[in-house]
Amino acid sequence: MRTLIKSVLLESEPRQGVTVKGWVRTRRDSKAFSFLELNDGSCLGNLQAVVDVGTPGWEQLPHMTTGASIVIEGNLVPSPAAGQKWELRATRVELVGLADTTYPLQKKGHTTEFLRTIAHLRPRSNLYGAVFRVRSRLAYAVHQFFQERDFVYVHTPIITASDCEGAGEMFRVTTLKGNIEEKPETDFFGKKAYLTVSGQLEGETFACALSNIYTFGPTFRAENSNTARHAAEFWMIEPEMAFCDLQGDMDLGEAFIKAMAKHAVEHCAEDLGLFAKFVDKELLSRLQFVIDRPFVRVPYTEAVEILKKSGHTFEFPVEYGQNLQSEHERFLTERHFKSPTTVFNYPKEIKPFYMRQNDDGKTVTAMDVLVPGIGEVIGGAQREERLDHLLENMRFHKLDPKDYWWYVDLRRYGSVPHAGFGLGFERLLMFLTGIPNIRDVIPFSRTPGNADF
RNA sequence: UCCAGAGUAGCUCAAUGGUAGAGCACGCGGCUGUUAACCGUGGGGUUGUAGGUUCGAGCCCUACCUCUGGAGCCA
Repeated sequence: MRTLIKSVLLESEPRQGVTVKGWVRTRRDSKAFSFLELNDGSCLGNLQAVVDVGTPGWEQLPHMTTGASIVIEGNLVPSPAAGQKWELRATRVELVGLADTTYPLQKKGHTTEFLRTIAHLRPRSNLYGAVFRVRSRLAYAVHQFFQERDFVYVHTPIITASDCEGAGEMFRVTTLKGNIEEKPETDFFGKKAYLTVSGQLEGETFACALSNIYTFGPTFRAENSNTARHAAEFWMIEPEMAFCDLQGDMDLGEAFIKAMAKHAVEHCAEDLGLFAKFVDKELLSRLQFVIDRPFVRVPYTEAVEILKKSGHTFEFPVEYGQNLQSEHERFLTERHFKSPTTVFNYPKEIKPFYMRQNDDGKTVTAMDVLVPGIGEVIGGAQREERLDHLLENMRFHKLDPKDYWWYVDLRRYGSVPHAGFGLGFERLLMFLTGIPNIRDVIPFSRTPGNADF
């Protein structure tokens, strides 16, 4: 029976009759025996096997090159040499699949740019193996976090006919041929349909029934964004809470990010160690800081004052009523507060129609969580639950309430204060791993002009 | 989409406008309880694409393509 290398390496006693299966990372030959290092993706570490001349299957050894898949049976013994605790004394080796000399992965370092061009093989590298193990583990942690707090997981639709959700350009979904603008009523859904840019509006309907809900699924933006932080397809987490205000929303966002950092530190230590060594030297101390210290919270108006009084010259001037530029966000998180920072109560002009208006008449209950190095990782708000205010906001933003009749209905029937946020899973992963490019934390990235694999 | 920078061997990079090179990888030989092994040796190129300038272009000019960094949009 096959044993994963992860559990082999964790053994506390020598063991007879161990079978491992995986891919050769490197082989070093001696006259009387060979060292084979095997990796099966179950963990970062390799298992070193020692294959004596004459071991059954030994004649295939020349073909067991980097990248080849093999099976090794043997006895687990303490390694006499430095570098590893255990090694496997092979009693039988078997070649399963060849990897000829064109195998592109080498034993030495590759750039992430090159590895992106071989996205089908890059999970076999140390870096990407670690990234995708962490991704999997944190996806689990997301569900654990919400389920433990009695949030209900809701599958909001991928295809939507909500015309302008205000979150960006949308991908059109159609079965029409020729001019797809001409007769949308003859299209598959009888109207124009798109890939979702957010499950929030649908999520609100479920929060106004099941109290606390969350979504966790793919989201699509057709923006022509070409940055290290944007992808056309990404995974978003959107909690929504009934009977909750902005304060509770900010509390949840902060607790969530802290919980994810804690989970990563506690369950992905080996992989994080790789990132700390090769990607981001500050990673572990930053994660500890995030776990230990409360986030800074500052109203938008105050943030603007801080930036204006900073004496720092910005490329774009700081002005009340304008969105904070990347350089402004970076100044706040990286130089002024040196901490994750939640900015809240933004001017209503620069925020969407569904955000709740404050009593000052000028601001809405929006909140963005900004983190050093990445910028916005959470965008959220307390929603406008008052029917008259919502309709007024829609007029202000030049939207037709008829297009949102079911959303408006929520304010007609048992309306409640409620709040939620959207969090980009990949941006969270970037923050927790130190990986600086979003294309390197998603298995097969979709960006403008690129949908290979 | 805008502003910079880059594109030379499988990979990472050199090369005053004058015969395209190194390290690693790969092949072969040797050595060794090895650890990104080591020593010797060999093969490997339409210099991103298309034009142009020049006696001569990897190098200069133009256009396009791709990638990287920054910006905008956002998560």
